[in-house]
Amino acid sequence: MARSQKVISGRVTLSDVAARAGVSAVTASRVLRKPEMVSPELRDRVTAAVRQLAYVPNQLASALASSRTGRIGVIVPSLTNSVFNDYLQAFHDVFIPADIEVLVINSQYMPGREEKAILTMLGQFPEAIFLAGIGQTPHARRSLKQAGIPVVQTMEMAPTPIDINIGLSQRDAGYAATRHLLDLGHRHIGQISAPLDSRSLTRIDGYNQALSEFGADPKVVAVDQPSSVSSGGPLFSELLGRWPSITAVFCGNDNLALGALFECQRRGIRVPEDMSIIGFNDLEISACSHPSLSSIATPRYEIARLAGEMILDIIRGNGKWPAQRKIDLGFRLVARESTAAPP
Amino acid sequence: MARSQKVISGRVTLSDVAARAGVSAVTASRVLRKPEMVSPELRDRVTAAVRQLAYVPNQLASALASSRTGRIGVIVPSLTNSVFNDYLQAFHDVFIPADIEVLVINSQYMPGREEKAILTMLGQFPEAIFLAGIGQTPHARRSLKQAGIPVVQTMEMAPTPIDINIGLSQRDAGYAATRHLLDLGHRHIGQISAPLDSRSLTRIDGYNQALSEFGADPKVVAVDQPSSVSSGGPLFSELLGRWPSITAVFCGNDNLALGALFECQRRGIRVPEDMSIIGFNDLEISACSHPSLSSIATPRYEIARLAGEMILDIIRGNGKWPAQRKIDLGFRLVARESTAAPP
DNA sequence: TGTCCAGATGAAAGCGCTGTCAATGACGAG
DNA sequence: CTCGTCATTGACAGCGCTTTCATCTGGACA
Repeated sequence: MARSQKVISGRVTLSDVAARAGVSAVTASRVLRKPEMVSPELRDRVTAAVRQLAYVPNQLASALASSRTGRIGVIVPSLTNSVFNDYLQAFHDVFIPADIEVLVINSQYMPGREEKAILTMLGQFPEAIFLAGIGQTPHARRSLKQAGIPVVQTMEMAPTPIDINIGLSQRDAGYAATRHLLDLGHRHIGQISAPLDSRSLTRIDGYNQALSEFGADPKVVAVDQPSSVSSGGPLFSELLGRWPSITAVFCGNDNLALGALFECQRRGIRVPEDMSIIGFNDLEISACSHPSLSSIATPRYEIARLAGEMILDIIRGNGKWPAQRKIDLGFRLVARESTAAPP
Repeated sequence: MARSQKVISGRVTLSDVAARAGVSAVTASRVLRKPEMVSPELRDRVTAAVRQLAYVPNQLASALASSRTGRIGVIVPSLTNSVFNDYLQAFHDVFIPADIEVLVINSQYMPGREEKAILTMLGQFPEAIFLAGIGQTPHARRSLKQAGIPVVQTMEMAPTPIDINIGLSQRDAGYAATRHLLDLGHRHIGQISAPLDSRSLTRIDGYNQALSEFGADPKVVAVDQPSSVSSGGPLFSELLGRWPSITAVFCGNDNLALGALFECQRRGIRVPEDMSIIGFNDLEISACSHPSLSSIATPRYEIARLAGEMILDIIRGNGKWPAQRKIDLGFRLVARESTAAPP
């Protein structure tokens, strides 16, 4: 079987390189990791051999031997939701230049899957792990703590973080969006959303709270499916069907808001004259739609970048942990053309 | 240092589990991999020990010993381009249920980075590797071949594939989009794009070819930056500035098309009465914008799913390679509201 | 001329797991 | 009662690399 394994792996190993260069494996290894420790002559011989044989180091073996894997793990609830694109991009921007791999696992908005994803991820021995949200199962929390690596919960603020927590108050953000509409004079304000995670629900809490301060009634339509532009139209239609009096709508995210906007255009409802629309997240497209979309800008990229940089410091600095473990990066209300005073 | 390694890894190992269960490590290992080979009694003891100690298998060691890593690698040029969301989703849909990890590396539309990404990926010993596009460097090609694992080039058709090739003819697709406009009667047709990859360029070839068949002149505006909705407007403006006579525009992708559409709305140019717009890729949003966007539907999800399933068969079937190594999945012209006869 | 030290190199011992094969015991056939 | 067979189980040897520690140079220095 030794031979068939050879076939499966079928690769040039460090010893092959060493043999070709006429040095020991240790020296070859050193050339790759700490070249300054090797004499220029041998260094050149080894580098040449590496090139000639097209040697690719086996990270598995390397990681096993050194117990440093040079990678971090990110678990996101969705790959199709464009919100997580910026988020992932930030991790790549931070870690790739530092020669640290970014492993991504998609938990598909299911807590059970997230637990499995976390365990799988831990089996890969990442040097840190980043989670979107705070709703991990107890067993997952336990495994994460036991792993002894930095764990960062992001996107929302946790009452009792596992370790590090960087995010924003989803409740305050939901409140701010609704308050914006209230301040413009609206009193009949609908809400459409696809609350697959606790973040959406918390935003609805903020919406309810703002309304109650003004003595207005909540009018919510929600579906249990991933949000998309195409679902925004139907949701908006249902909202309008149930509460024809509404003059404004707070959408759980910009995709839904865009869908609602298109639906208005299709129905001849003028935005913002007849209907104000505010979204959430401030996607790139929201700034340039016609009319442009009011939204709550969430610092997704910044959250991930800050989280990544903190961890990079820890990895680099051999364990100097940050003083500040809980960081609220806030949000920003972006009022654009899609919101105005009610008719 | 042995102790500090223990601290870093800080984990329960298989021997710990075995000791606790009063069996040998081999038996513990078998309980996890081939439970039917172990007597029910020992099986229970081991499972209990696993649970009690919250044991997480070290995939690294496992992979090293068995030379089967249970993962595949995907290299995409961008994470922020939503085209690749569906693509990645398909791989997840195929491999996660099969308990195979999906590693994703982002090459940022840079050939140099792609080479590095490929080498890094190979160092992780994936059981197969999926590439977007066919423009790999010679050195990357060589390393890929040497790796002895299935390599799938996707999204476009390769004259000389490395191994398996599943995609569509970008040239034909570009031709079809342009031809659609020509058939509607347009003769002054612009093109805007952000050609960061060979696919965009090939589409432009198709555009040129279609125009030349009708004796029309190409009118192209391109930028060397990632495409986005927000860049669609400025690009369209520049196109219109240079060639005010155009009555239709073929956009390199739907994001740009959407940006162009919004720009038209802002300028009071009616779509499709004054200006026809056709995009590329048929993103989810294109079907529900107002007006809805004509586009070329590319089978991104299907390409990835088919590729994934073929590879799964190979992995499962221990190397039964498919007869068909080169598959063109075609594309579909989707004519919607944004294209019509010229004024 | 002898001593000592720093730098360069290699040998050996694992990292945690799995593949192989041998050992053990139970059991039915002859 | 003996032998062969099958089902279980464990010992051992790596997978390819890094870490540690020993060895070996060639001067610098007295």
